[in-house]
Amino acid sequence: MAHYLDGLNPSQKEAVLQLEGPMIIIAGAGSGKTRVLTYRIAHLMKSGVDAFNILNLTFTNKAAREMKDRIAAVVGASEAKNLWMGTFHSVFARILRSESDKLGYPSNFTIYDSQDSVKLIGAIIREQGLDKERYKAKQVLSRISQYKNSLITVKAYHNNPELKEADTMASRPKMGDIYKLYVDRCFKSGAMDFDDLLLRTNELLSRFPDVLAKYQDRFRYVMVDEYQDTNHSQYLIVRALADRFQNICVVGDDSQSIYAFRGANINNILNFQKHYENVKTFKLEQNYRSSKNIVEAANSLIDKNKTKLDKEIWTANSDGPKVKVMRTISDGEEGRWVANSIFENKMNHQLTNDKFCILYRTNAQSRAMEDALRKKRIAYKIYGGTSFYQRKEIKDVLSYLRILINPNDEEALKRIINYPARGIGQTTVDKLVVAANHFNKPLFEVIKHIDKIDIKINAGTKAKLTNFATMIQAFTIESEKQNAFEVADLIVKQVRIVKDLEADGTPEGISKVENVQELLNGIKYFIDDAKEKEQPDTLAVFLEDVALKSDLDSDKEDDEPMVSLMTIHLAKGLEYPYVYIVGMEESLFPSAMSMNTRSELEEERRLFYVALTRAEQQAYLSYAHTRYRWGKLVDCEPSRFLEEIDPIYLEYMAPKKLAPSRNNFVDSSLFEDDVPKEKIRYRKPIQRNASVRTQKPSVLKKPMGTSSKLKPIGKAVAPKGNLFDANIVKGAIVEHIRFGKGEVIQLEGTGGDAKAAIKFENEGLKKLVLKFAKLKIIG
DNA sequence: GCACTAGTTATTTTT
DNA sequence: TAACTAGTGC
Repeated sequence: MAHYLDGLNPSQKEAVLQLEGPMIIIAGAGSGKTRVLTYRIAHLMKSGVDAFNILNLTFTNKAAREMKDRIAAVVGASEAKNLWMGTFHSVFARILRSESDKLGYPSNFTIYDSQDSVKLIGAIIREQGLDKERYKAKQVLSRISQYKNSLITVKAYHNNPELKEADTMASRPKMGDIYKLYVDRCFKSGAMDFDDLLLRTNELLSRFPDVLAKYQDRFRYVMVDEYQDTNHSQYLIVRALADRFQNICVVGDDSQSIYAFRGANINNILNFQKHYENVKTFKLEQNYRSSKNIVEAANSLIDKNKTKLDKEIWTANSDGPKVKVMRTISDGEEGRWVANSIFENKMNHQLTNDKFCILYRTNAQSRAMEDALRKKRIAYKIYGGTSFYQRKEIKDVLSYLRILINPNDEEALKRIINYPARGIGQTTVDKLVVAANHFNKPLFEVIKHIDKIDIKINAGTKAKLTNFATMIQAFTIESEKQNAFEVADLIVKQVRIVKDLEADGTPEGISKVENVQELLNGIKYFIDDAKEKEQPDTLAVFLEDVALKSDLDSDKEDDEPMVSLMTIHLAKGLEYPYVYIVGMEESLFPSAMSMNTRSELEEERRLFYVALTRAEQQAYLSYAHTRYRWGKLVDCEPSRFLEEIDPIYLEYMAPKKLAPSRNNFVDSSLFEDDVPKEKIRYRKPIQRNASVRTQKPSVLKKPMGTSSKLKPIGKAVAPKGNLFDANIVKGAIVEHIRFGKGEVIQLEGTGGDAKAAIKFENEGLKKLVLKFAKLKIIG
């Protein structure tokens, strides 16, 4: 039998051999963390621990799957099969389904994605007659998410006057009411949102000691990967489960904590030693992934952060080339440069596409890269973005399927009740919702019994509603007889979804049809795959998979090697020989939204650290002088992060600064390649692993004519009466189109980034970016 | 009361 | 740029 311990270095080996008690493995980037985790689990099993007693929580389902395969190679597939592995969300969704009756939920509960949640909150705000400018559904959701992740239930919220006060101060006094209504509506719909999966697990474990005991006994060994990105809710679940046996092993790297915006608490990892007794600490500090220049460049960067655990990442690898920095005129040119560079590297070093990865801060940046790669005929795939399953046409079809599994799923119902159009409009739906709230019944119940309810809906519309309900019930009966694929296929045909999409004849319509087809293929694939693995192949399971699938999770293999494009967030845990980090510009990276506090900026820096440490052989950084953002051309400054890397590890491929000419924009490349030859280009959707993003036709961009060449491009043109830069001073009285009159309290930043804190008479204190705020000076 | 169009507005990262 | 909204016509 293999000596799986042989290939480990001393600190890795120590960590693998430590089987009992609380322990933390601080694992630097590229330090062989996954190896340690897999071998530790294998070692547990070889030492007589039953696979059924091991729970391993990972960050993506893909990571779980891969780890399982690797463990199977050591201990055998049949044993490895019994391990509990997956993301927090998927593992606890599974547990919640089997215990749902205790919480008053049906076992077929729906999982609402963020879009469902936002829509529901928007509806509640509208129903309550609240100002939707003040109560922005997205912001309200993120606030509710914060509550849930901090275990502040509706009850806890109302018992705590401080919370209410804080929301009132933020001029949202009705937060608590919305929170309550939202939770009630989800419950009535038999739906849990992402945060509920964790919150309800906590509720389950704390309210039912016998259930807790059962899972404590079951999961005698608990492991958590990427621990730096856990939130409070997750921390509590782990603590509860591990409380009895104290066999808790967490792995992570505080320098790679990048999910604070979604509630992750870096203190979970920083304070682990305080949270448990007799913690054994292991540090994996040798980087096996990257060449020395990359490791050192990354070290010099992360040194700028104050908050971090003490560790020293080093490598025995060769120096390798320096990190290369490229400056370009525009985002379009940046894309072309990246594509050319990939092409050259491929040729010079005989490499395949899959050795390359392009990383960016925001999904919107992918477009320029895509255009350039396509022109160079380099195959690529995009992870993330608007994922396949969030596309409108896909969500519509999925909503039909969701209704079959859980007829109370209100958000799914609202989506399809008038899609394709069948004459049931918003007014009718509003009335139905009012009735549903009044009788405290799910929406579908109201529709089913529409004839028996005294409601002001005319007979014609009532008939349409009855027809709709009958149709859904007919599908439900079919879904009991046929498999998921057959039912989906039936619905798509009978409801004429494809017909409807084809009808408009536009390229978008055609690609939507293709996407629906792709969804059907996906369901087919799911069934075949499940059969092969002897797993359940029901529609319910498919829908759960889809709801919890991350963008990296994919079952399919690529037909040909492709360049990977993704946000840095998605790249965590991955590695590539050649990595291009694009858009290294102020207010893009670091993001303008994250430059206000030290901790936010530190998180951005960690994000850059993550990006850099993905590279094995060569890292490229690039920035552009101008870039299309929000459909407008704006000027950009190089990112401060470029200056934070010790320059001895960098090599500038072009002079740092442009020649100080006023006519920098007269650069021929701007005018040649950027302008499409045809008026409308329709690009075929590209088949990808995780998501199929259809390409929209792009309309001819107006070449920059003489008039725009004269104006400074990208600088906001000041409307009449708005001399934003010089005349707005501290103390000035200004008027905002929406917020009304206010006084300038403070000014910060210069040029396009200048911001002002303004105290408005009616709206309170707001911070506005001057170039967008359109302020009128009135005093 | 519904459907469609044109205009408006908001844009970080995601399980 | 794209998703949403308000307004208009049926």
